[in-house]
Amino acid sequence: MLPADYEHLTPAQAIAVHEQMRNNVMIETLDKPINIIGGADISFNKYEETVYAGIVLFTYPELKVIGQASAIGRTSFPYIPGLLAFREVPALLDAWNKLETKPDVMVLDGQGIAHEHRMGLATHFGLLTDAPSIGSAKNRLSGRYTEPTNEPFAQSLLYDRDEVIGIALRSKKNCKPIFVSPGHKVSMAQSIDIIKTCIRGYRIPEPTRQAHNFVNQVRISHGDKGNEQLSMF
DNA sequence: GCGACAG
DNA sequence: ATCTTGTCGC
Repeated sequence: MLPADYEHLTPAQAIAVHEQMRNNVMIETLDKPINIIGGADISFNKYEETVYAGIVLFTYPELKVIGQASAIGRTSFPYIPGLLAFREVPALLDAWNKLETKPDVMVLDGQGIAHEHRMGLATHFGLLTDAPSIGSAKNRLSGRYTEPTNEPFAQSLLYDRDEVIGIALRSKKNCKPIFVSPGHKVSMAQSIDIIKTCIRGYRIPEPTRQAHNFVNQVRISHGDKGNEQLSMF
């Protein structure tokens, strides 16, 4: 199954693809030094099928920007909770292939294994690129957790039944927690440590925060007017 | 059957 | 996700 054909899949077929892919997910310690970390995100406006994907590269742990790549794609696959990857991964792969240097680990704007079928966007992307990946989502998709105390870096485990699939992390005081989970080829503990290292005063970790700003800029530069109202005449 | 539901 | 203006809290 090629990502280029994702838009032709029915939701049932997409789920079947996920069930097949989950057998290859590896949640294990990445025993290679991390010198470069990447952040990825997608931008689009709900009235069009155009998707703007972008990846920003940083030195780690200094987090100085050292590169970036973007890609403009189109998708007809709708947003369906649990099947986000089928909408965003194709364009993200295009951006990934334009990167001159590949990062040691990637941070994606979505879930890793904190997913009903352990196949969140970050896990899916990691499998297709064979790159270590981590999911950092702004909202919970699945799993149960207790609210972390209101202190910086307070955290609580995210459970699916009795299995720990991620954590709710208070990245900043007085802000809603973010949901961190390993994507592929990194452990739970490493994922948490890396994301904490990437928190620099904002609720969102630098990789995805800056990738978000980048893709929005790409979208605007491309001429997207967003939610501009149509004139009556 | 009724809610929940990444972006 | 995107859009949008003000408003509440630290």
